[in-house]
Amino acid sequence: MPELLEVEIYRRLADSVVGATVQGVAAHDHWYLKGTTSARLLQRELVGATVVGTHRIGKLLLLSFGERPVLGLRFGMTGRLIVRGTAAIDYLEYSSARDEPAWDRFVLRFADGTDLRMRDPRRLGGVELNPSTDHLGPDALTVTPSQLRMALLGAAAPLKACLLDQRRLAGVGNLLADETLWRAALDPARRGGSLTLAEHRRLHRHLRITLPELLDRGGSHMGDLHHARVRGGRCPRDGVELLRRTIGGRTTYSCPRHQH
DNA sequence: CTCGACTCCTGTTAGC
DNA sequence: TGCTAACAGGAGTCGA
Repeated sequence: MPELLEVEIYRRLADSVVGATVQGVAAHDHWYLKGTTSARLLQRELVGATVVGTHRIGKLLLLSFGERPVLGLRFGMTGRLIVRGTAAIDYLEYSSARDEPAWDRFVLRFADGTDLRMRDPRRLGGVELNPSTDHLGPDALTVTPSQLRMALLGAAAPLKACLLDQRRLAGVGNLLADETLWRAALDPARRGGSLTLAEHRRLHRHLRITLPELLDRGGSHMGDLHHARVRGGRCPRDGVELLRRTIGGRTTYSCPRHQH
């Protein structure tokens, strides 16, 4: 489940191809090309182009090529980034432990002999030229208190569903949502718009602490709650059995004792 | 407009 | 042992 932390790790790896010039594009999986993007278009726009920078908005990784179109990479839940045969992340929660070259859905080959590939067993990711970013909310790693307040203002949806909604806040996925709400002692089922000012502050503080901390530890699955996110798991803080529910369409674990 | 339900994808795993 | 069905979740669509 690449969430924004994994994608940020991918972005740092992708930074190592800045300055490289594209010699070839392998995009044989038509399903993986989104919007109006086609293999032919990718060839025409990217071959001969030089990578000048990398960016990340939420879970979307962007490669810029100067005057050429921007290349957007989405990793879905099982997509990994591999540069020069080296994966940014060896282990990916919910993905496969195996490494099958057949799962390479998209490859950029560079003139210097290096390459960048997206390896995605379940094909939930995708590649798109000039992807729209209009619908993305503020990035969760840098969100301000007022931006977070606006993201939840008047929301009737459950708090967790709001955090997962990329239009409200970009980058948070299922594991980060559970971890942050657990740390902030907030019930994921609460209406998003029901938070008090003090609770807004608490949520913001825990977001801004938790994300960099887990980035340091190596990913979304390194949270304090994570090992307890199994059926019958107990709250690492209180020792009581965690609630397992579906909220926002996702499996949700929370502590019935300290999350309100 | 908002929200929830549904759908897509396929490797892994629990259970018979 | 071998099979089936449930499960995982990011993201888009659709209908109430």
